[in-house]
Amino acid sequence: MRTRDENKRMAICQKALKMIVEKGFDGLSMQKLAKAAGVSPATIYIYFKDRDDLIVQLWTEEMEKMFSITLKDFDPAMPFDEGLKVQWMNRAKYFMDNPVSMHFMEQIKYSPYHHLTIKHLNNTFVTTMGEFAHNAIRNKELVRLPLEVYWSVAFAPLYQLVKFHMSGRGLRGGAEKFVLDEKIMNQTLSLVLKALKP
Amino acid sequence: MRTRDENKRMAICQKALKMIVEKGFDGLSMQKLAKAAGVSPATIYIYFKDRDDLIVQLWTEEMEKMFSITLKDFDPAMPFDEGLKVQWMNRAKYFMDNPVSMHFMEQIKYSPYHHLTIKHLNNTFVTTMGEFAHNAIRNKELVRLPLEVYWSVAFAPLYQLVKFHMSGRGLRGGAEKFVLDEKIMNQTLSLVLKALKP
DNA sequence: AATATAAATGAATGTTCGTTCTTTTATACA
DNA sequence: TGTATAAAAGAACGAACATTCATTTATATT
Repeated sequence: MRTRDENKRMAICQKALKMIVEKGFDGLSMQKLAKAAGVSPATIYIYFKDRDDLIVQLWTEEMEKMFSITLKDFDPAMPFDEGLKVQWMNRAKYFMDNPVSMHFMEQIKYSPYHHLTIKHLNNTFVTTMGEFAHNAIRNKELVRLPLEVYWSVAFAPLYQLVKFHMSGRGLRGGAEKFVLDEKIMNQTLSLVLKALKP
Repeated sequence: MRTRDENKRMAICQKALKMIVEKGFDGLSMQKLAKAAGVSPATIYIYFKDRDDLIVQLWTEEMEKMFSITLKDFDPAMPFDEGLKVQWMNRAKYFMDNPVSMHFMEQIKYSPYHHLTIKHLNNTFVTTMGEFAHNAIRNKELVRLPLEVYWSVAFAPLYQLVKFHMSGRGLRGGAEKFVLDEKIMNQTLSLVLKALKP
């Protein structure tokens, strides 16, 4: 018997991501995707049950990549300053290296597919992050806060900076471009730490 | 001659918003929209040039409502603490009162329609916000920062809190619901102020 | 080398899409 | 009250959609 060609699957996934990010979910047509990936439409249905399954699988894979890179060199028992810095650097690196992936995940977040994803969500990540915050509170390195408040103050600014960087155009009027470099990251991180320390 | 029926236009807009938020841009079918709004498909094309024009007009109107509510009782010459609090309260109120509108605007932000919108963007709002920040820096009420860093620290946490509130499910595991009340708003705002004050 | 099996295909399915056409209906103004 | 005019309607258009079907092709195993 013939075996599956993992290159075909990869081509399909890669082109699908590209199409969704460039043209929205509207723009993901199975026939156009087939053409872009160099396969027959029917071939897509060998690897994916249907259009929705393709999207969910895409999301799952991108999410897992993101998680594993984010947790690199991280340990929830780390001192708070150090752990938060590792998190910031890992996340920033992931998003800067994978702009298409980030765009896709943001797109999913406000689409009807969001409902499909929350069931499949990997719990380890959220648990690890919670553990980290609780440790920090216990060690008096972090003010006592609802987890959502902590998360909002600790990470939302980073995500916003990355989005400014990606969009090219920050808040300046003209041609001036906002570039998220290490200096600005450290500057912002120190503000966030100032807010969160007891 | 017959005059335009503003109620028809309103019905079309309202149902279109609802469809987009519930089913995504995919889900906005002109024929289904016509049925939902109780008009003929052809009638939509009296008020809107085409599907894209409808979406852009929707966005423009929602954006203008949002701007005007956000700037209520606000003056860029205000003391920093006070001005930031007014901004937080206005924005939070707008988003809590108009969840569909917020969802729609977030959806646009990561869609191909984003390109259509940036040209039509009202500059007054961004200018006013910039003026506010510069005043605060001049009066030594705010650390000297790139505008994007300020924006990320000052507002991104609020947006994230609102999103937790809307999604119903914060970071807790089970049935426990995160509710963004005034106490939590004030608590978070004071953290942000701590970060931003010189 | 023969065979069994699943991958891979291109054409075809019926459906739904955005938009327009022709006709009818309502109303501002003469 | 009659007339001009634009709103409103419903049916109709070809195009594009997701998916499947019948057939061919490649390959792991015998």
